Amino acid sequence: MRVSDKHSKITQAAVKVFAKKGFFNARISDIAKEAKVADGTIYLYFNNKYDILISLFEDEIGKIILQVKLLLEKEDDPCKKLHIFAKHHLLLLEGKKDLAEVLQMELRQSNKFMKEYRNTKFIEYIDIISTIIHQGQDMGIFNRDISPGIAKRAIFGALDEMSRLWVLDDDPHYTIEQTANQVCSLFLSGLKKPSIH
Amino acid sequence: MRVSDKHSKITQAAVKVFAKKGFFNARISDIAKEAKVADGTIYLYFNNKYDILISLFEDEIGKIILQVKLLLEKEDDPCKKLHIFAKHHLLLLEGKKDLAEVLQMELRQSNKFMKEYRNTKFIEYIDIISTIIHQGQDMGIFNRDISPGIAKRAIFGALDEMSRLWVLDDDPHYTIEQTANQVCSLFLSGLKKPSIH
DNA sequence: AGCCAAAATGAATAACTATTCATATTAGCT
DNA sequence: AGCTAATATGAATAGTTATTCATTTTGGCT
Repeated sequence: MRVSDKHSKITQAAVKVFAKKGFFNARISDIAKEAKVADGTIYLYFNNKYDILISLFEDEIGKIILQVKLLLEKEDDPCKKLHIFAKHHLLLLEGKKDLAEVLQMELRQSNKFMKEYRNTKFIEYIDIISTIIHQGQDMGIFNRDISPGIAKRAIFGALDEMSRLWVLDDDPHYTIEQTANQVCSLFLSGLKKPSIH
Repeated sequence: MRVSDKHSKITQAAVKVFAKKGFFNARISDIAKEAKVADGTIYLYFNNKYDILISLFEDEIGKIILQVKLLLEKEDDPCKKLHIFAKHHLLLLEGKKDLAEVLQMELRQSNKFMKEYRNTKFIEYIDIISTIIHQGQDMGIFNRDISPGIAKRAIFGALDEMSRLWVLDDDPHYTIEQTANQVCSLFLSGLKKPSIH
């Protein structure tokens, strides 16, 4: 059995267990059982419990960044780019609900108990948004009054909150497609009706 | 000493300790020490550790809801109402950084470990936003294509994420005033420049 | 088959801490 | 001052669980 097989078996198990119980309530033995390895085996691949969470995050968000950047390459229109980003972010939930839940709920508060860990991958992820906004401004399509640094956070926050709806709600009222459309048109055109000249 | 004095002394201490260490890493003895009471005393006022968190939340968000509803009463214009809501939400951080951090980081994941607890106060809070949007739509100012149910989440998410910037960042790049303005104009007018007819 | 290093095991260790409860203190009352 | 109920204390309990490590198993090699 390749080394990476066991590493990823444990990671996958951890995603499941963390999603179900939360990081603090998850026991190493739960993860071990789910991965079908001995408790001690986990410590051959990870330094400690936190390390599982961090390592899991770096791996998975890394994959997501690659995916979404590839999709964005093919498109020029910043509006459409924003659409692609939003839909891709929300679609995570469809195939990988557990992963989405862990990335969202558990990692969010990781800064609290792992002060030294600077989450550079996350920054790389949301910087995709500000890059799109800069582009739109340079092309004269987007309003220059909007700060990309603030807007990236606002847009990410909005998408993230929409995800939470699915993660926590058992009976979602909207489809992912609908939500992506709504959020994008909210951010692109705003609430206000265009004023009539 | 009035009963409520000790109750609120413990609550205030819990806010501090939860903000600093996070719910799971906070020890009852930490809270007791901060509140200058014995460990056992806490159990005269709260059923258990979770109960401290829930009770704290219900009390504090209740106060916030009252405050912001009072402010909104005096205003008719939905755009200005949104401004008021946004600024009020972000201003929480100035005076009560610890509280903001606990409400945001700790309570967020409470659903995970307290399945039975339905967070009705939180729903009441974000429904303030959808009420404003409905009003704007009825008045013909806001676009009817936007679903208030989605927009309320998106707007709350955006504000919440902006809060997180302050909570986690030691050196904020923008003032609260600037941020509230940016977020509101983003949501009201959108990224796109008005098209020229 | 026999050898050996790498990988895996899981019982034991070594804290850690929420909660309890027997005891002590306080405060209101006569 | 003396009494009593309410309030407060904090040491002891009881249970939890991350991590270690002596031992076993595996798999590649000759």
